[in-house]
Amino acid sequence: MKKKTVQPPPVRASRRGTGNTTLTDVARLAGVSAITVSRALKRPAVVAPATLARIHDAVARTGYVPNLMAGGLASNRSGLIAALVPTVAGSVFLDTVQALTDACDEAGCQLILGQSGYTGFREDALINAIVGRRPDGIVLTGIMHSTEGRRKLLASGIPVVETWDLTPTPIDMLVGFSHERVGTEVADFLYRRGYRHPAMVTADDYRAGLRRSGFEARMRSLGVDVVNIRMVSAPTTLQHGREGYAALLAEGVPVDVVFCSSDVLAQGVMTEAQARGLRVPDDIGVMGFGDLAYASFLHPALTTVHIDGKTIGQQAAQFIFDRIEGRDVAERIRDIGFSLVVRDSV
Amino acid sequence: MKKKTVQPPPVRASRRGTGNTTLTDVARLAGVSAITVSRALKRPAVVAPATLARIHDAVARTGYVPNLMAGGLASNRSGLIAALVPTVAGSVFLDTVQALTDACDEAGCQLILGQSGYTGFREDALINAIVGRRPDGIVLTGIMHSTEGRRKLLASGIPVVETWDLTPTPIDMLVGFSHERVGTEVADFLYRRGYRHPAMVTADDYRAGLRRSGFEARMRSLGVDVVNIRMVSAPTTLQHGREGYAALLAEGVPVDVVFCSSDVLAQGVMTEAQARGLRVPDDIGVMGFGDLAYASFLHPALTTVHIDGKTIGQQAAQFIFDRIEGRDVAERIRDIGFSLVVRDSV
DNA sequence: CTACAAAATGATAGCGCTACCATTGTAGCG
DNA sequence: CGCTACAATGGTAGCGCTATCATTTTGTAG
Repeated sequence: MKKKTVQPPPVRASRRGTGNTTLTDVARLAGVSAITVSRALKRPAVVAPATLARIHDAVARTGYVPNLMAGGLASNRSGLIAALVPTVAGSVFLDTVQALTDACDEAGCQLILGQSGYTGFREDALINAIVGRRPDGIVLTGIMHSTEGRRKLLASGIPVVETWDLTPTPIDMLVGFSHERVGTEVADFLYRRGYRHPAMVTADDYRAGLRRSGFEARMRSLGVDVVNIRMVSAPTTLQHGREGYAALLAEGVPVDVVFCSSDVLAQGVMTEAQARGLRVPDDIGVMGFGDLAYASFLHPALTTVHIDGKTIGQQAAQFIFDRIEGRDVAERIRDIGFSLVVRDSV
Repeated sequence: MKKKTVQPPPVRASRRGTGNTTLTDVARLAGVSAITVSRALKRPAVVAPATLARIHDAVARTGYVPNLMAGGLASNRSGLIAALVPTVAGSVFLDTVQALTDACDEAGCQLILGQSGYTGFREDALINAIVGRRPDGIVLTGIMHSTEGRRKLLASGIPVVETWDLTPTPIDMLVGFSHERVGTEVADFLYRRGYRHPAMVTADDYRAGLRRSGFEARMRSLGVDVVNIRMVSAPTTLQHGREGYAALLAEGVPVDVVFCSSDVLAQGVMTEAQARGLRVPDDIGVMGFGDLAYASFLHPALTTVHIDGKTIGQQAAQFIFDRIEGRDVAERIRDIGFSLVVRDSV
């Protein structure tokens, strides 16, 4: 006797349904109309308890799973939130992504994630692909977008939240902080700590560039005319950090502190220092940016800049949900600031 | 005069379209039928060049972006591949996810990513949410699924690829390797290296458990009766590694090597050793699992187990594309094995 | 010039669900 | 008893695209 297993339905051969169970099948079994089944699953409060019970039973017996493409088409609500981040690999954006994921879980929608990398080209391709899905909201990282991408976003009518940067003229809504100000305050801090020969190991992306500009300008205003810069390509890695610091050392000019554009780079700088028998912070101070989860567990514990990525994600989600549900978004721009976290590495 | 900007269309107020440009609008402008526009965008080879040009012009002028919900409903092809991984945060699964993303880019579809965590509960919730999207394929991590989840996957008729483990009885297709065998071969290797007092800092998830079983069993067969085990909760962190090694040291029993269930844990063990003035590998050997991108750049460079996550992702994608396109999948189970990478930490 | 085949294009029903309006039943009030 | 308001349920057109079959147009051989 044949083993009793659930057989997958056949691939559709003609325009006559896909073989999957539909609302209509469930309705027939429960003895109600299809729209009542839809209400039972989406807005159970408007369905009589006895009817609800019969419908849930029919759903269980048939194994029915709603087709969200059909529902999305009919309601013009896809139940998707799209987020573009440069990368998820060991990055500062993880808390933001996690907060967006949690907010979607709570709201009963789903996050679709795209990695835009650090060139504008891939962001445009992703914007095109994503707009096709008609997400209920789009979360972007940064404020630098192509003219074409910006136009397509505006034309789509989809709520957009830019994050992780600041501008008075966002596409729609924005939650972030000033990268120049980060650089400025780190310069102040390191100067006050007595460092007079600063260097940077920094990525070549736009936002890292803003932090570098802020850092260099403030250092100049404090009388430190030269900041040695080692540029590495984004996304940053521990290897980049090691190589960056090795290159600084090879130059032979005095360096008493290295400000890195990410914690990962800072970790690499510290590893290279350790490999060369140099002590942090005795021989060289190291500062990072991002306050990744492991920053406080490095040895020495890393001094860095903390960004509340979680709040960025939560606020971005709130902006979108408010817009979707027709509520006024009073403040469309929110500056969440940042804080310096002083540990042992400077 | 009002600034010339693209105005977002109004939120739909009645069942009369959403205000967005549709195929029909483009068709009217190009002087062809809607189905010809659809062909121009999806299968341009069957449209005359002059007609193609008119259609592309109309698309550009209207800013039309196809509605993939409608297309997916009509064709029963969503253009989505769903992947469930326990976590993306600094994990061994990144190469697999990246390979899936690249394969989707090349094939013109999109990856929808879910983080299932390390409890079965969340995987079931994700399976339910994902099946609603009718993805063209589903990639799972591991082989341990609930009865309910397994049944829902089978009933959906969607191609499923299990990854990162091995079983002769997969749901559908599988690409992975044996975690017990990893443990066994690491035990052999460390024993040959002369280590007689092994310990483990290992996560409490299922696959890490398989590696531990294999490791302990082989050590016993080699006459090493005791393997000190420190369990930490998944997902693993540098902090867990530091704490795990600190706990081993606090026990006061002799340990000459620590096998960690992940590179992150190994990094934590090395950091704790460094903080206590212990030299790796002189005073304590450390081995990891996963061969993360930074493993070779740690100091000392980490000895670990390499898993070809990229090939897992590529093969999983190939399985799905073959199935979608109606090609026979001859070998539905592929064991990609693993390799030991001997560096400086043991 | 004609016939035939291939290429190009068109018509339409339907994919599965839902917004919107309609209907029915019942409780409560005057 | 009659009327009204509200809860529960139903009918249906339509969301935007495409599979499938049909028709038209074009190119070429005889």
